[in-house]
Amino acid sequence: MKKVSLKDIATAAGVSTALVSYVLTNKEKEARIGEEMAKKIREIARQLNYQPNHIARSLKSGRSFTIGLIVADISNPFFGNIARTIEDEAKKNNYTVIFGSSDENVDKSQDLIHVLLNRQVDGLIITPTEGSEQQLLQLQSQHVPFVLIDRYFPEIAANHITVNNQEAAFQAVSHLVKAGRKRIGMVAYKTTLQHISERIQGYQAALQQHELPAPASLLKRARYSHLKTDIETAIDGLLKGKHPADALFFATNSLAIEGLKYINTLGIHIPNDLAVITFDEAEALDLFYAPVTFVKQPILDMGKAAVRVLLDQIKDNTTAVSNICIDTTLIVRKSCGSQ
Amino acid sequence: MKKVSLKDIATAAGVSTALVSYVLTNKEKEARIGEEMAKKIREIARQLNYQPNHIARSLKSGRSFTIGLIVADISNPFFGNIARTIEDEAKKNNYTVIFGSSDENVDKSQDLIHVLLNRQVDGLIITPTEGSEQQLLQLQSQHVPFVLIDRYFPEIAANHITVNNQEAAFQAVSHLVKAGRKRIGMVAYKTTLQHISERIQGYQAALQQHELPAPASLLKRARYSHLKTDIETAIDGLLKGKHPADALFFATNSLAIEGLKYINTLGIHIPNDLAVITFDEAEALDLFYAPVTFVKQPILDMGKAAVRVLLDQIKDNTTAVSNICIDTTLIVRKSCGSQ
DNA sequence: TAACAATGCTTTATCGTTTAAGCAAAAGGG
DNA sequence: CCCTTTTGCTTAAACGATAAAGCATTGTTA
Repeated sequence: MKKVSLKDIATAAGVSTALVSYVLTNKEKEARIGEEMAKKIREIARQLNYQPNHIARSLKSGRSFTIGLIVADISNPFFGNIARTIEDEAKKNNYTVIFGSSDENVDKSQDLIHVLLNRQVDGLIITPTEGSEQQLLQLQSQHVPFVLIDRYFPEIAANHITVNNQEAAFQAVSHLVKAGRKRIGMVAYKTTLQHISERIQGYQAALQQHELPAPASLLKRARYSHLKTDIETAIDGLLKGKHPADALFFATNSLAIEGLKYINTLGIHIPNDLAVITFDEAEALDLFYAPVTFVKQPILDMGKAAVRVLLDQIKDNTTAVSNICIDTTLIVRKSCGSQ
Repeated sequence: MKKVSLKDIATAAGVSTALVSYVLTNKEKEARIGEEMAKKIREIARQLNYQPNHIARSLKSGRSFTIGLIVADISNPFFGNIARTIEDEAKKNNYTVIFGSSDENVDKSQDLIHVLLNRQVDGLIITPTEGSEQQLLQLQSQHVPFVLIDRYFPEIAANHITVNNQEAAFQAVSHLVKAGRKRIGMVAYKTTLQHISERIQGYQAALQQHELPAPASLLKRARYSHLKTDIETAIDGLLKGKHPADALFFATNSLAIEGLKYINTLGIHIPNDLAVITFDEAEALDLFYAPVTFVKQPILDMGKAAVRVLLDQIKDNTTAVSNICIDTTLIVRKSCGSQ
């Protein structure tokens, strides 16, 4: 059973395809179509269950009404949630989403950009990987609309949606201080990506502000590609020395989860022996025996903002850059002890 | 900067677009292109950084090299993982994936099918919602290739990829029995979907086989749409009566996580007071103080199989149906106590 | 050397839709 | 009653790529 095209309707109605097109795209007024004929065509289209061919439309219009989404890993709930909000928001605007996971890998990222552009996406929403600056500059020179989310590069003037990382980290660490902790360690990713740097800066600023020790040994970094082993080394370094940390600040949920898994095996009790706080939520952190205090990112708002900024840019074909920063919320639970 | 088309290359080389097309799709032999000319065209294409227009190709060929993926909710890691394996596998075959979340809602599912078909996807991979049988029959009558994953409808002869739900449930419950548990409860979704029914059947068969009590009161069902409240009611019913259950079998990870959150608040200790076992893995279940024994689904294999079956059907345009059932693995951890 | 094949390219139609331009016929105006 | 406007439709080109068919040359063979 072949798909029904404008031609089929035109034949059935004994008119030209142009007429049918005008009617079905509601251009009756501009194209001066007779009322009766419009009705007749609509009725035939309904009967034949006509569905417009999106591909043909895209070819003609040069727009695909498709957004390309590049995240680090769609199976990670943080990105899954971002993807979900973007999907919903795109749908409201009659856009669909093609996605790909870069695995924090520059080459995969480049490849994905290629694939998505060849699919003629109208724009991209990207959580950029470390070292992907060139790819973004390339996109700019090709005038491809795109929006960065979660991370960005200060030296690249591109749309981005972020959160107040530094301030949030500052507040999180301050919360630990108020809870009476003295030696506060941090576990971050080994990356130059901006969001992580900002969180580290917030951590350091808080320590300084409260006149707490801030030796380099209290700040540990793990590689994305060797998460488990690096985390274990980091935690050993933080908790097994002469002056073990009495609180830990994790830069992301994946770090916290992996870290807590290991801490569990050490027989260390949260929050008695160690206070814990992290960026991002996760079910695992809810179910933990001492539900973990965390910095809640406004994922819904971020996704909405990303789609809105992108579609605006696609529509207006402007080069004006939107940098949107949304506030986070500190959700206090048991993992930091009293307070 | 406009995109480079075949025409641009043709103009630059002083030849027809047809010639360029033949060369760039490697049809030199069949089309008897001169070696030098082929070289020249390729060189020009490289210099101009030509990227084929996928949309135009799709229009001509009638194939979009795009798969539509409909899951219940992409932000749920189970589906996120499925999406990830499908994405990877599709990519290997030069396919891309458009996705949508149905939220276990029939209308959303119908809407998504519409949207994806209008986008001319070559086929669909679907985790069908309850009551979506008509939609699937409709797809069949339109000869749209599709593959069901995770769930299926016995009365509909369609490709599906599943696991040995009944047997896995049987073994899981038997494991509880071997661990000395006598009153084994189950928490499932309130749905007629096949995968849940099979897990319940496996549970019941195991109780019967081991001559354990199997009153209806030991089997509780929660609505997807009212998960939290229904779970709390269910668990109250199972644990607060005269004969409280000494073990619980959860039909999915979301049920287990929500259930354990509530159990945590009751001061019940796992596994001393209560043994727990569940279908599906989750980080939350790893990090739990008594890591939860679970039935591990072969998500990677399922995703691969789904893509393979779908692409085969798209290629061969056959109506032969593939029903693939893959075995699960029981991963034993602390939540069931001593063996 | 005539007949035919092989070679190297162009022409043209097509996919389904959109839209500017064109063209009758009917309606309106002076 | 002639000229202009309006109305209601059709024609045709275009988006970018593909591929069958066509058409000159050149090369081969009896």
